[in-house]
Amino acid sequence: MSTAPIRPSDGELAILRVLWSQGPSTVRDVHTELSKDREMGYTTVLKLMQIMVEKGLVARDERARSHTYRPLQGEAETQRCLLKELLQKAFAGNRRELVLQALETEPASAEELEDIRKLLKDAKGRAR
Amino acid sequence: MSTAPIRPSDGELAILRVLWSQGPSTVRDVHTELSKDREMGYTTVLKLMQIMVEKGLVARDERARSHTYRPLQGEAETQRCLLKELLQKAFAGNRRELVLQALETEPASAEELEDIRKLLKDAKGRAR
DNA sequence: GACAACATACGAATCGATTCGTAAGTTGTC
DNA sequence: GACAACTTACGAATCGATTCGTATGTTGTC
Repeated sequence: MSTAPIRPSDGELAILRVLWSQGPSTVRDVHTELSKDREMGYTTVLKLMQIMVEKGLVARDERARSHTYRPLQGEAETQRCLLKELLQKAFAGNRRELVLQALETEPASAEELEDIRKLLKDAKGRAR
Repeated sequence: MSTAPIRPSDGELAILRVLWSQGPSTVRDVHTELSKDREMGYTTVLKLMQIMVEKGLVARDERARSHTYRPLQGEAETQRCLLKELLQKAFAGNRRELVLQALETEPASAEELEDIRKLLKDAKGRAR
């Protein structure tokens, strides 16, 4: 919480997603998981994860021969960071427009909208 | 409308933003506008816009000595494209979560939320 | 016509992200 | 111990995006 969230690249984000959902994992774990989606060399994932350590995106536990990695940034925190970036770059800071387009990416189901409406109600309660 | 929207890079997006808001512009127009935010060489902008022509992101009118460029993709269309990409890459397709985080990037004002609530109401009307 | 100002064209350097091959060390099994 | 399987380390190629220098052509003014 002391430092601003680091913006992960696309490849790094894919790895973080695995760590967030599976918990601390080895390179092999992550590689196995990512390989379901896309052909990828083992050392490619290894290298990327090593770089992520340098960047401070993940921490490495080297006690076992197979090092285990854990994310240092939370999922929500990272999502907000990326969203904020997109908000500035593509929406000129207009959040209202962003939400509108988010709802229109595809015709949302009624349930989904109802869900979101509830969220909004809560958010409103918190707003100044 | 015939082809899927092309995902512009960050630099290209900055240029598109100018074209969307200012209408068809010359390289000088765009360069002048972008220079307000960030120091940037004239030929850098020129090169980028030439590449954008090749990619089909913009069209060039060469009748005048100073060519004028116009965007070939709409703003909303491009925003949806980028949002959809982020939705997949960072939110695993969970649009509800995306909207939630969008509202939490900063404490939204009550007016802003009320605004969005209205949008949502409309969206709900259109949903199947 | 000479010159300054300005336009496009284009090759090339740079940069970050990504990818992978290869080397070298460790572990478990026979 | 020999070997197969596995691990990390690391240099290097590649790729797309970005940046800019330089060449070359056009325009307007004196």
